[in-house]
Amino acid sequence: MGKPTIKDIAEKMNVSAATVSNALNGKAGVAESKRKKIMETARLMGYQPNVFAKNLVNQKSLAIGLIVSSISDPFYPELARGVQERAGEQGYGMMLFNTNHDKQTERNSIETLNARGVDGIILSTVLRDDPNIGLLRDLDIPFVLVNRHLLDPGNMGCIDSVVLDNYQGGYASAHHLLKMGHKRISIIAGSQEASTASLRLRGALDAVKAFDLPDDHFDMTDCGYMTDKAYDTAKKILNKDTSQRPTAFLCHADNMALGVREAVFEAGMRIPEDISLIGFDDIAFASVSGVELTTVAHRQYEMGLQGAQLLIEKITEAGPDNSDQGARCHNIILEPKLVVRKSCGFHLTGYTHTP
Amino acid sequence: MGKPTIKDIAEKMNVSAATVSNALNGKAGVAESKRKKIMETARLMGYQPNVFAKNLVNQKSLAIGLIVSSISDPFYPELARGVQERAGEQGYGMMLFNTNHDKQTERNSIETLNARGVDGIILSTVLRDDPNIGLLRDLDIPFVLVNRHLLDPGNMGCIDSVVLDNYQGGYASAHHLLKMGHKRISIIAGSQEASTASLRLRGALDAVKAFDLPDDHFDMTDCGYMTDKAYDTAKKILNKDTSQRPTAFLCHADNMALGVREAVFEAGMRIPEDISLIGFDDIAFASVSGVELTTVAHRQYEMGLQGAQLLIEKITEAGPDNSDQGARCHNIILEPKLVVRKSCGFHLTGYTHTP
DNA sequence: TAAACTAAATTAAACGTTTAAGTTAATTTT
DNA sequence: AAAATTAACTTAAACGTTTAATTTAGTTTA
Repeated sequence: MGKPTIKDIAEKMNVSAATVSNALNGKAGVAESKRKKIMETARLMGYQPNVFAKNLVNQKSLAIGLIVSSISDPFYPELARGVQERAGEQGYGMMLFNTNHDKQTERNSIETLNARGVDGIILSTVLRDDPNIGLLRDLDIPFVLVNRHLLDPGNMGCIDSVVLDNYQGGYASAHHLLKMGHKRISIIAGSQEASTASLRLRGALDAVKAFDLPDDHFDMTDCGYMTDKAYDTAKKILNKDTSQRPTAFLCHADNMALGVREAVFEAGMRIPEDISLIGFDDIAFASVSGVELTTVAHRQYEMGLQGAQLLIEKITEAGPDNSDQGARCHNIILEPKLVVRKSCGFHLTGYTHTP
Repeated sequence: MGKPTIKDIAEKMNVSAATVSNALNGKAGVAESKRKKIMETARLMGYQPNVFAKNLVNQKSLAIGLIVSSISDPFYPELARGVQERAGEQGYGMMLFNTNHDKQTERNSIETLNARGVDGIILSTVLRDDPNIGLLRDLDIPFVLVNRHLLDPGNMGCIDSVVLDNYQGGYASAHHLLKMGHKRISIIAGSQEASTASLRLRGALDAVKAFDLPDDHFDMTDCGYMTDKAYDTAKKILNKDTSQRPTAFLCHADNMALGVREAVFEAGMRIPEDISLIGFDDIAFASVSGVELTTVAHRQYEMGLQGAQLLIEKITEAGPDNSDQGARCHNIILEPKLVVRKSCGFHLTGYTHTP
């Protein structure tokens, strides 16, 4: 004999299934005394509502999907924690998918999540002009973008998002280096296909412009957010002769900064005495002794919370048929914060330049 | 007009819904020519099977749950990646829950996952004698333990698990220190309520025994896998006068080792010249220059893969009513590997002692 | 006191599948 | 050529809820 159903309770209590359902869900139309008795027998029988049946009639799963490019990247677990927590508070489960930075995997993840009937999707999209956003649109499923978004929403209309002000972050970090008097800067860039790195670069370039450095005094390499690529690139750059060598590396992610750091040490140089280093993200390890990475902090956890919040509001607003979507549209922009530690050399030199 | 259903296809094709279902699922009893036509119109109409209905009749969700104590802990994302990947390969989704090391939250997570109708649960349990395992049993839901398991399954019968050989890991790391000639060792232990730390300690103590150190030459503090607690503890220990001070810290997790590391530096000492340091887990940051933590490596990703594999096998074996569970029982034990880097000082001293 | 209203319950359809059992007609067997 | 078999398809029930529509009986209103 399987798990007790609403029918079993109904039978035992000599009432109809509908009454049991109404009683259990606190709906009107059942006498208070009877409701109590029904709830009590339900408890005694160990009744657990069958979620599959509920889902079928409501056409809702009370689950959302989170798609990130790499959960192994120290950036995302905090985000995932935020999403899960807020989702859990509101009675939603979180299904996690990993794209490994792959566009096709991202597409599959979206399709799988949709086929699984999640009520909405939180996506940290791979590309800054992601055709998968179009897919989400066509599927008519509520979604919000976190961390990364579209550079140019264009004909997409308004797309909900929670992102960092990457431009400001990029600007602030570059400005910090320039103000310290650096004249030659190498930018170890994240994937320029991502809005994040793209905007960080713009910010940095605008800062450079304000200090009117000659064009050949800075360069940038797209290292795709990969530690290894950053390491290799730095290695190559450091092989240049002294006159052409940068005095600072500006990285679009802490993990890339760590790659650069290894390359610098292997070249027999010191940080920050010989080379200044700045990262981005402020992952946990940026602060450990000897690393002490100057970086741009943002609250990934917060981003997760807000992303989940936004999505769930969107789900609730949109009717059962998702008809009412996009009535309102939110773009939440979180403020970055430059965290000055030792790797940039500020404690040695201070600001030498006033533009 | 909503999404097309099997009925819509049936109507359009002038066949019954059953035939459409059979055609779409490759079941026998439908002419090959008709099947092709049905599939084609299904495609044209943009038919997507309704997962809620499927779940209801199959009483399966094709989803599993993963419960970890803290996804922010760099240990778990790799594990989660493994689980998600293997689950995905086999058509399962993964729902992630975070317990924040809390027993009650763990219980809630189990209950929520069960209420959500997941087909099975992978749990990295909080306690070494976790009453929540009893709950899983009572709920009659397939599950496997990863990373942490029960020290004494006792009347639980056989419980599937994928764990590291923590005893060996603990033994090897302590043995390494002892063989280098260390006479005073402080063990910065993980939560002794967890099987992992508990066994790591046993291993270490047995190694100590083999070297017959006096009892007051080593001590251990349960720091509950918390970085802060490890930092505080080390700080306190380093305040002792030189004759009583340990010459090495043996930590049950890399993140705790990093806490200890800060304390050592703040006490004005060097690693490894003044103090040797060993961690556990080999998280990504253990290898960066200047940290170079000697530690015990294991493959968390592999653990995730195997855990998912085991669980899915269990799910598939157990009938639709989970009746056939526990027919076979697997306990997979992964081998640890001591990774010798600089923090233990081996490169300076080598082995000085032969017991 | 008949009419109107209300509260408490029931009935039955619906959600979109799967599947066991049944039907029909064509084909094979003896 | 009657009986048995088979292939192709249909019917209808089932999965466990929710909910709109309906019934019943008791209470209020005029």
